[in-house]
Amino acid sequence: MTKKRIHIIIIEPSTLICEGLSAILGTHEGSFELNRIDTMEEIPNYALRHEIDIVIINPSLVQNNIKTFNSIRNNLPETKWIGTKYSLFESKLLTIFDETINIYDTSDSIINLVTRLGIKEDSEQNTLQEKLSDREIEVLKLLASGNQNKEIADKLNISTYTVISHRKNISQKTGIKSVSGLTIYAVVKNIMTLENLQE
Amino acid sequence: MTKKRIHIIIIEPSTLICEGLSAILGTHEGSFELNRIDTMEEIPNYALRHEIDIVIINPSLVQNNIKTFNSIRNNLPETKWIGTKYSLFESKLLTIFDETINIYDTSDSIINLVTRLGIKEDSEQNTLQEKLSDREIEVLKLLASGNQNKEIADKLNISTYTVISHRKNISQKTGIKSVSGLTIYAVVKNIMTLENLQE
DNA sequence: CTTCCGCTCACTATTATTAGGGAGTAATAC
DNA sequence: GTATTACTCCCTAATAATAGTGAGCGGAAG
Repeated sequence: MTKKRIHIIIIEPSTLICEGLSAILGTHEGSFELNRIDTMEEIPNYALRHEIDIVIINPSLVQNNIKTFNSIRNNLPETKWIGTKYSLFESKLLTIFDETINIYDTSDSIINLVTRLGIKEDSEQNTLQEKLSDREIEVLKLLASGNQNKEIADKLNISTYTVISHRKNISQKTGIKSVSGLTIYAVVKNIMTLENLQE
Repeated sequence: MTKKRIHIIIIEPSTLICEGLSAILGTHEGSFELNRIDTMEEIPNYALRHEIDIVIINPSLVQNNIKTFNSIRNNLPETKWIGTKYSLFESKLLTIFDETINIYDTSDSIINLVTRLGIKEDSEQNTLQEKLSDREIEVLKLLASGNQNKEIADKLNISTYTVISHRKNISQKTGIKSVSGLTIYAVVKNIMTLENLQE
């Protein structure tokens, strides 16, 4: 069921990005049909009337609503999801999306990506999600907030041995060893808010 | 010397942003004259032939070249500088620019900003510049990228003693002791771009 | 019931970091 | 010329973190 026109939904609060995407994808007038909506929640209704090939969405809209995202996504197994990345961040992180568009991508690579995703049939699962346990997230949060192992131990009422254990597991699961890397990870994953930061 | 057409230079590696800006500012065809160039260094030559009212520039192009930036800027006292901000972060920070365009700004606010800057005459100085020295910034950048003291020392060809000295000074100046705190500081202050992050 | 996993705690050896201290040079500012 | 500042390097003692093991408990899943 390869279609001629690829139907794309853009959910992106940034006018700048929207206009940029429209300008870039608009150069292939015949290939893409673009529509802009404001929230994820509108997708199911929209999907009743139109087949959606691709959703290009700002990750920040998803992060606080992973459950909604997953439920919408599960109901639309054919739809591909592309995250927009403005941040300066690396992202093997945004694995919840099928693909990502980086702000530095060229016009061509964006068009190629969208075309490829829109046409492709088979769905490979990107589920290399390594999820941290509740306790590990607590530890990570405190670590990224500037606490030492002992402080974390005190705040969680566990021994420093346990904190170290958790940190080993965190580093193993994420592949990140340095405190700075873990801090970025925590911020990017919305595990911590910058307000908590104690400097 | 208020001009009818506002002459704007865009220096922005992201095609997406460029297209977005062009699309937004292009709606006021008569008001703006847009030109895109690739590097700051081209500005002086360009300025020989055209009066430049506004430069919209990606801060990442400036960070590693503050000196170049300042020298170019000092030679063009009439020109206003606008930084583009993609990051998720707060920014009382980008004080080296006259203004910033945030990725979430509306079309109207962008147009208003550019119009205001392009017409205004008086130049107020925003010089609440930071206090870290060049070397301290280099150390902080490497630290926030996940390097240990020894690795920083090797990369900067100095002894670990010196790195430790710099770190003492950084912590004293910023009041931040933890690596995570310094990492956030570095990101927020646009001292590091997260592409460099080694996890 | 067994297996897996999250959570807890422990020990040791090694390496890294911090907190004090001091000190010299070169460039810039006054 | 003197004062200041950035940059460099050194030392020691104390503290923190990492790597590599091991192990017990409880709950959930098979």
